[in-house]
Amino acid sequence: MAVSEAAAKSGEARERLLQAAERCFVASGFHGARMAQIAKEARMSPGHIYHYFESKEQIIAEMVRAHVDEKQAMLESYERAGGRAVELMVENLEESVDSSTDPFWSALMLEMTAEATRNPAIASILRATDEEMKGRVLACLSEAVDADDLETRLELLIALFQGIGIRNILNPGLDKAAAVRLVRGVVEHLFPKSGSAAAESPRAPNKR
Amino acid sequence: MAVSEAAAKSGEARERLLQAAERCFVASGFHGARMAQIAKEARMSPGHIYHYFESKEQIIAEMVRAHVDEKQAMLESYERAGGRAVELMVENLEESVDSSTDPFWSALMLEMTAEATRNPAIASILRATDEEMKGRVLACLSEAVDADDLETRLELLIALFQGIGIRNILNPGLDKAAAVRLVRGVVEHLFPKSGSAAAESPRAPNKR
DNA sequence: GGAGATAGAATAAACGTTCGCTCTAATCAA
DNA sequence: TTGATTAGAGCGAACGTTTATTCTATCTCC
Repeated sequence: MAVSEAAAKSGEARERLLQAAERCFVASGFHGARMAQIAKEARMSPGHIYHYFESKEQIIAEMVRAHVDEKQAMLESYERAGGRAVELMVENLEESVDSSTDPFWSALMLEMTAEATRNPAIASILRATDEEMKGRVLACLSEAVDADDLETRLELLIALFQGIGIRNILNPGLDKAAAVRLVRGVVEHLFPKSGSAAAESPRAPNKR
Repeated sequence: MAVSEAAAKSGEARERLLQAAERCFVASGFHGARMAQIAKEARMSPGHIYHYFESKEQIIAEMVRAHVDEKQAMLESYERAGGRAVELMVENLEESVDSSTDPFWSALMLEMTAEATRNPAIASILRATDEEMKGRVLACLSEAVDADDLETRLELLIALFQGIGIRNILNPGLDKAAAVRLVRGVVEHLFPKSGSAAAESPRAPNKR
């Protein structure tokens, strides 16, 4: 019990540090957050941070990785749903919108994406996960949906959710209930059930 | 001609500085960009920046304001379109997607929004413009579209465009032609023509 | 020669990181 | 059961660098 107790304590401190850093990053941005601030938030000395992490950069990278891993876990329920993937999506829509509009999460996502535009290390973490997740979702959807451009359809869905998160920052008064109702319509428009008509070719029946 | 020439020269230098700052902000972020870097990019000494701006903060604010003003100008064509607003939107879709996916613009938008989550001055600039633009677009749409929750529909459209910009950062291989085609369908789904059926109540005809 | 444009050194604060130290607790020798 | 040894948690002052900003001097037209 002796050794494991120390290890547990050490692990607990490291975790506390990561969560403190996360709060600071959301409050001040990756570059605005100061090591001293993070140390204070984690209730440890600035110097001691370097027992757990080599640099601020490494804290950022590890935090990003932890979050994308967490999102991946969510995927498994869709894979189990097989051909019922779209139905599952529609059923869970309210939850999805809620998690998209969580201010903490959307601020963090924003910060991570902004960092990815200039920090190749962060970009590659984000891109790799993104690609893997998209591939797995695509595999589910291709069983359930009968439409061309399936990958682009999925892109638009992700775009919509990420966009809703951003909109909620600029306009916190967003009517979420109405949004859920309308997104449902959009999802059913983008992912028509297999065997259904009315959506194979989305070139609209208007002139030109 | 003497005074105006000097003023023009001064104005030119200020403009050059703003554009240099913009490039630096995109490359390094608001907090990552250094005054020395901006000065070098604008081909002037670091100290001279303070002839034109009181602080870095003020440069950021002014740049944000310039960009939102520019976007507002685009609005007028929609107001002139009156009841044909949706048609105009559909016709200009390719252009809209192109401008959303411009890496420079989307990175800047990302940076501005991230900054807005923690800097109240930036947040209020962004929010004020956002609200005004939304109001004006809504006025056009209410003539042309027959649907409830019109404001939320517009929110979703904006969300979709902003989201596409972000997606393009994480996945530059996005098929834009397909995206345009699909977005067209979504727009027509969200904004059914006045007098058209099939969209008054978006509660989908599925069980539960 | 005078006023604004411009440069570039100077400044002072703030930053991430390092370093030397203490303290606690576990392990081991006797 | 002790006393010595070791390992790592933890502290906080100090370091060297970098930063935004200020200051002073020079230059350029009128």
